[in-house]
Amino acid sequence: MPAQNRPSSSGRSLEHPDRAEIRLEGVLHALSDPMRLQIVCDLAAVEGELNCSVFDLPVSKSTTTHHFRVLRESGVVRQIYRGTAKLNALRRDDLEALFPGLLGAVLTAAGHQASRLGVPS
Amino acid sequence: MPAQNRPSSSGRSLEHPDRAEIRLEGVLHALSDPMRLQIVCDLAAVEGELNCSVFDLPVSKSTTTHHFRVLRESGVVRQIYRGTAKLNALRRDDLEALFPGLLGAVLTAAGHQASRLGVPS
DNA sequence: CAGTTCGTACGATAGCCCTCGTAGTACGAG
DNA sequence: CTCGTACTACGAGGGCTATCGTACGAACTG
Repeated sequence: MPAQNRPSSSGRSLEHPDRAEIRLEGVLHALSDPMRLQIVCDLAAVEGELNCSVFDLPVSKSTTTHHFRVLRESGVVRQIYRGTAKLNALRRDDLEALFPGLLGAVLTAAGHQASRLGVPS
Repeated sequence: MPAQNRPSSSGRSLEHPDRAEIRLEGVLHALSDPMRLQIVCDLAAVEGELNCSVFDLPVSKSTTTHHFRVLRESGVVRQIYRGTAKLNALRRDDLEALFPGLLGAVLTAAGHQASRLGVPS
């Protein structure tokens, strides 16, 4: 639907690292937190952009904001405002260009580990 | 070569996590430190076991010991004593079985980043 | 405008982690 | 046995980080 031009990209803007600024250690550190790893997995599962609030994390709102900031500043996700919500998307292209296969390997590993540690569903 | 039976595995033993105990977050955290990432890269480059002291790290000996312990306790490396020295080897098999492709992707990424950030040699 | 929803900013706390120096243990050589 | 080498253990300091609560701002709905 082309009618969906961004009604409000709003004045608010967020700082993202340039592709060349992304550091491997930063990405690994960002992914080494269980909370953030889960966020990335969820994000990868839907192949699209997700509102911050759809994640059912067992932490407060402030903490959630903090984790999203870490992911954004390390170059793992891209965030844009859309009205009152903030959309999140994996930076697949950039990560694949810089560290080929890394994101896929991590996601696969997380999946394997989840089933290995017993996820009934 | 069968002639190389271990002359002194010595009484000292070190605790290693079982393969099933290795956690992805732990591995990622271990690799997210520049010092440890370099150790792993060096270790991968020689395809064999390396004495702790061959690494020329810009930190004190105590700190080096600390990093090797983190790598061992997270399941990334295996360490054995041999006389006064301690040999280190990557746990390639275990990591590949648990997280296929992960180690390779990280090593490749580290290599790419090193050349991207300008390593003359 | 008033109200609601969504996310941020700030301050505070507690815990972890990297670093170090010093002292100590294990092993091999002389 | 004595010495040197290789690594560890312990304690401490300084910084980062995960967490929270509360107060605030920005945008849509009426």
